[in-house]
Amino acid sequence: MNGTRNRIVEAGRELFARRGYGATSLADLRDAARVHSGSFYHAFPTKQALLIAVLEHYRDNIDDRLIGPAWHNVDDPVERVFALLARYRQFLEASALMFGCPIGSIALELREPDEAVRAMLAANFDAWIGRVATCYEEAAHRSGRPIDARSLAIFTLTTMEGAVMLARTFRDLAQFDTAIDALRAYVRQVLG
Amino acid sequence: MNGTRNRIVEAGRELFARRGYGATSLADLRDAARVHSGSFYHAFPTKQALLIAVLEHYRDNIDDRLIGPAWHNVDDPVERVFALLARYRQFLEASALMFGCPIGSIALELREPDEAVRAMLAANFDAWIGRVATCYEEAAHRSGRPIDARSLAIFTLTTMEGAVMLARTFRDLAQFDTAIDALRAYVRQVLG
DNA sequence: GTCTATAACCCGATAGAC
DNA sequence: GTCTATCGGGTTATAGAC
Repeated sequence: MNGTRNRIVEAGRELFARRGYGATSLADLRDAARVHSGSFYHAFPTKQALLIAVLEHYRDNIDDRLIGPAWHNVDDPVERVFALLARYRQFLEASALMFGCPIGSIALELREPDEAVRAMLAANFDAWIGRVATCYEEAAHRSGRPIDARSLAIFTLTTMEGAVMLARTFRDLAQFDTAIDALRAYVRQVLG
Repeated sequence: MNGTRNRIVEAGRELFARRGYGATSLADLRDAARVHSGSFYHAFPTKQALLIAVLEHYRDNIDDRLIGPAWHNVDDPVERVFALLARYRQFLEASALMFGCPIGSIALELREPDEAVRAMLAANFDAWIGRVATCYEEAAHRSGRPIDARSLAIFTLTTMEGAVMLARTFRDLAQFDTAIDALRAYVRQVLG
């Protein structure tokens, strides 16, 4: 049944984000999804196949789960970028500074990932960069100056991921805010 | 003997950076350090104690192993910052875009690290930020404008760590260069 | 498609002789 | 301080009944 597969993906999404891929055992996944071993291996040939399905889920639902909520009631394109970053701040805060971006955490956890896994991680980053680049393009139109929206979006993602890393490691949201403030100053300069 | 302990720390430094902490087994460490189980547990009570020793080693040797080589023949303080970042670019290149910053990778791998481990990760970041902040302070003196050197150093570290993450995930150094170029433009603005 | 049982292996850590 | 042997339990994955 599809409900079974969905419950397993949901369990993977939750547990891989909270504990990491390697630290999550099949027993953990079976318990969280309330399925038995046979059902798991009926739905997925390996644990890694589940990881890929989880990453596909993130990519396919980036608008519904991440972008849409962040941009609710925010119309200015530059403010949308920082509303998205504020969302990660909320994730950090809500988890007592333990979890920020699940994609970034898995990306650094897996040192030599299978190509299929790496490609799905990159696909998630690509989708994120694309949404943010669109914001900058819209803002560039208003300011009249030509800008490299995609490069600015890449820089925005690197800042967010680095800021999450430092905030988690220092257990201090101030590190996150310092980085985001600097990014805001830079964006203001580029778009001004 | 101290040689044994040093060989184990060296093996930990190498393997934790290349495979990650969780993915490195005691058998891997024993083989790499050419010691047997009894010797390992004579030197370290647990695997985690070795991780802490490895992180202490990184912190205690940051000048000899990282900062000093990067700044060889570089005198301008701002160029020193970017010479340090270029060093990470070399690490990425030399490892076929697999490994960038071992501290950052371990920081994100461990979701709920023991406080002693987290503190040593933070101590490494602190040392890094301190060296870079000193560069910016020296540059600020020349430009005559008051700047927040420490905040700029934090932003520099977030950029480097994020840039390493993206370059690894996309298997593309261009992602790294894009982020560093943007940082350079921002630093020029702040110090100009 | 779901269940139970288990194979085959690897893990961190320990015991105790030397 | 170093050696061998091993404990107890975890791991991913499979077999085969229902």
